[in-house]
Amino acid sequence: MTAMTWQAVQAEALRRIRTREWPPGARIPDEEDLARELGCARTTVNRALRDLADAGLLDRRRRAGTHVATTPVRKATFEIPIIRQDVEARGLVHGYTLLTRAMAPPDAATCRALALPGDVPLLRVVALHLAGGAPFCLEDRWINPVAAPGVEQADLSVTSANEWLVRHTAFSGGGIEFGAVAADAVQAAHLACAPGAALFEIVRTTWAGADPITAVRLTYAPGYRMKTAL
Amino acid sequence: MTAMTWQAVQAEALRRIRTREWPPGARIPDEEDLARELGCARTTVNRALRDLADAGLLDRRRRAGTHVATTPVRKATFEIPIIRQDVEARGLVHGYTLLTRAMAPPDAATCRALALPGDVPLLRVVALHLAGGAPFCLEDRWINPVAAPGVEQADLSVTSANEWLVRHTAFSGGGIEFGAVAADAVQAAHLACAPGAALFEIVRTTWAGADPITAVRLTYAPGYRMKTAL
DNA sequence: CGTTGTAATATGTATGCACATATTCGGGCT
DNA sequence: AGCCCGAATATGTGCATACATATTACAACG
Repeated sequence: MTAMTWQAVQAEALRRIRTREWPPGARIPDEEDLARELGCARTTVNRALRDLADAGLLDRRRRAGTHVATTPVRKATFEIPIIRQDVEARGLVHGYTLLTRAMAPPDAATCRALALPGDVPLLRVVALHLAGGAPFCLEDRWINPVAAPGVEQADLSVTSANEWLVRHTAFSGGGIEFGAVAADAVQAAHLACAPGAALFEIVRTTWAGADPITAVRLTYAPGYRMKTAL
Repeated sequence: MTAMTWQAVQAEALRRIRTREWPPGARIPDEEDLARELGCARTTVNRALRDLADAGLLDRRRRAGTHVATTPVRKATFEIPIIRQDVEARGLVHGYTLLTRAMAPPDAATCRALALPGDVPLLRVVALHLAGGAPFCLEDRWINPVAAPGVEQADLSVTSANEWLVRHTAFSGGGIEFGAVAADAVQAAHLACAPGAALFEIVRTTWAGADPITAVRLTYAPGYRMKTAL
């Protein structure tokens, strides 16, 4: 009778939530009762419900019990694709062209994003990713050579800057932002679209403790959409 | 010496990954060894490493052991805000205006998204969300009255359509998409921007089993960005 | 020489138990 | 009435153990 896995318990709980047998806001039976009812150990129930609470479907508080969340969808997890994989997953050939590579003082937005004074020169790398020969994504990256020693000597025309950094720097955290921007002249030229076209943009920053490593702005060709299932 | 919680084990593992004591791709000690080394039970190590694997930092395979992922950041979880909460979290007053509410056959994109034939009329609800009096987000929603019985009688000028659906329908899954679009005339008028301006857009669909419930397109005023930490 | 079966191995999961911790409830005191 | 404190309660966590399962390595076999 060990047929009750935590997945089965979770599936049953999910069913009761979705069929509104346990309506939004309601308090559900406590772990011990559920364990008895479903014929398994309390730890198994705990595992099942804990995951549902992590997903935002349940609210659990000690002594107060477990309640069905009133706002069912609160979190979504996105796969942040490596561009090459993203392209290849579409059945297209990935291409990569290094456009710019120079030391320069960062622009104001990058300074803010990386919490750096404007007079420290950073390595700027601009590259274009192609999918099946067509422009796919423009990558505009600033790298802090202090946090990434050796990057000034690296050959980034073969290894992409992303791969080099993954292999050579210690990463401890960062941030990611999504937004929409109008194509400027440079973006329009490289992405083969009209200036002013609406482009999907991802900005990522990564840090090693308190030291900024890199900030990258990915601007996708028109029509790009990022999807996930709920 | 029972001070070793699973959080502590996880923190230690994270430290070793980030300091490259365990470099990308390397195989790490198995659970039993780690448990012995850190002075805790194998189940505690399992709990700690399982969560890291869920987050994409580790690859675990039976018999093959646990390896540090070579692509450190693969997933990001976003809080999908209820618009009212999103606005209020910015310290602004939320406003809501119902603009349109009518039965109509859906457009081609909505038909595709909901896998419906084009001749079934749906309830279309268009509303504008305000933040501190300024346009914030345009909500363009199609509701399948078959999957949401009673919605045709609901007063959606007080209760938002989202709240009504959360309370009255059984949800089983869905999808979400992010993208960028150029403002059309209607969007420009309501969001107080120029036609053609780059707008951030979220499209969400929800289902009850095989039946589509609703598709909603949220178009945000220029400048909106969605952020999360890694 | 490839193929297939089998044993070894690392992770995955269930269980019973004990204790920790947060939160609520209610009683008793002022 | 209001406040404080202890008891009750539900979840959170750790441990030892046992067994399940996927995967690899390797040896036997045709």
